[in-house]
Amino acid sequence: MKRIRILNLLRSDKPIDNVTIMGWIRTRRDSKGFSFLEINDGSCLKNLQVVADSSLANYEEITKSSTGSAVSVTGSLIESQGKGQTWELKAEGMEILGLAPDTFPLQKKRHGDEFLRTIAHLRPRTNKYGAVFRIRSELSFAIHKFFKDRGFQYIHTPVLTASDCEGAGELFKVTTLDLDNVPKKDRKTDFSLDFFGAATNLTVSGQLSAEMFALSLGDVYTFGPTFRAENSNTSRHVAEFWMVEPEMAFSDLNDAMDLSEEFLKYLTGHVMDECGADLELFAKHVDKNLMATLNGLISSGFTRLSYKEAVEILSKSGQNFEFEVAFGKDLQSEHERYLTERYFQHPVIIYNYPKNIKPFYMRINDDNKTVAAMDVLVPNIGEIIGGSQREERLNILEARMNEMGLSKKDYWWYVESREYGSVYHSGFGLGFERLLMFLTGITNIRDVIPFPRTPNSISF
RNA sequence: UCCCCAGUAGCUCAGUUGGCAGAGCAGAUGGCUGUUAACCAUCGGGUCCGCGGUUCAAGUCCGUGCUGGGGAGCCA
Repeated sequence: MKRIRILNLLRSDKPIDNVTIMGWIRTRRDSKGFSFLEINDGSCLKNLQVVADSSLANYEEITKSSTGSAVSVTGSLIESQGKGQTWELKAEGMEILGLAPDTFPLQKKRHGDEFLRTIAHLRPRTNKYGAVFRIRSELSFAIHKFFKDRGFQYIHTPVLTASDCEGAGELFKVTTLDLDNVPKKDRKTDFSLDFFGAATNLTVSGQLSAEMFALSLGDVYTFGPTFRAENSNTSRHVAEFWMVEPEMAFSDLNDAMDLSEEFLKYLTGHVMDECGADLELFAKHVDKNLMATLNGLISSGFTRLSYKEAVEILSKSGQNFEFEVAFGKDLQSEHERYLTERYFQHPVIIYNYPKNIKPFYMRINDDNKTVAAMDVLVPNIGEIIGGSQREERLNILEARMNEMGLSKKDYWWYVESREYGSVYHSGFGLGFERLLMFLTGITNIRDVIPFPRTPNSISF
């Protein structure tokens, strides 16, 4: 018999005869002649209460079934006689599909996040992680919907790459060479004998590729995994994470800022509309201010201020910062958090950063000191979006690459796009996991990605 | 990579001034006529992270290693 999802049964407005559910036992409570089982099938946060009575042929077996066991139950959906739930399933037949022995590590009480990370293969069976990954799925869908509704094309930029994209971070090397016997030429590894005939890495950003498609399809975006081999040991970094990168032709820095604000508001609103029950769990158990923070993002205009203005506010703040605030120095976490969490208490966009702290592809402003860059900062997370208007003027781009010691040969195709029908364009990158952290109030990035990759940790 | 904190039962954690290893939950067994993280009773369960040291005596103090976490840097 075809199973019905618990989500659909709980939404029913009338009793239904002869339905089958399949799921996992969260808890069992026995009474004389009855056993109450809470069944979860992952379709929603809520469990369905199954009432099994001693008239069932395998009642003895049922009272032995434990938390974590997989079951199939057929019966009637009826109004619950007990308090606490509207519907319950009166079992007419129940099959144990897969027993979970008493070594099953999840219990019906709360576990610590650190312990759950050691059983990442089982943690989605908990309420909290089930909710995280349902929201993650819904958020992915919302990203595609946002861009689809606005006529953007979805581009699959490559994961394997020979360019290092401006040195955005340490790279993971990809090779088929025998690591125990690496071929050498002039005492260096001879990559001409490697699979691609050149040194190859995992991508750190799809931006440069996406620009090529913006300069042909108009408005595009990428959404895929990116990799950084940084030895970062923080609650905000993983080695494999997902990034959303829209790129728009005929678009300047202001257009990029407009889109980033609209984008964040749309995604937040979408998750609030579609994931209410799951969000409630986080508002109750993870971050008591969550709903206020999310409503704040939707209702407030993002304050836009130039880097220069930001530096002035910080200098006059009277705060005792660990790191010095001065024009030409990058803003530190503590500075960003002061601005968004204390001074403005809502998201802010900082733009026109000094060129010396930004990569080569950002467009030089007329002052020749700053570039048309922007960062979106949100409370609790800090930088969630980084973007810029790209340098579309061939001679200036080449001069900048020279200045920064980058070889034109390595980026020949990128530079060539400025030679033929070059237009002004802009885009940004959004850290998908960081947005999930913002939306759920979860403070460790390892807890919003199914199987996190961090230094010394790739067990799953 | 740097700074700080932690590691005790399957899980969450207590363990005072160095002096017999503890609780709740989970598990097993039994009880209970509709339970809501059900409840009641009984029972089982320990390399106190590893190694070394101080001491009559170390879970506790010291050194060191490993693992985890928090913060910083780098960044998304």
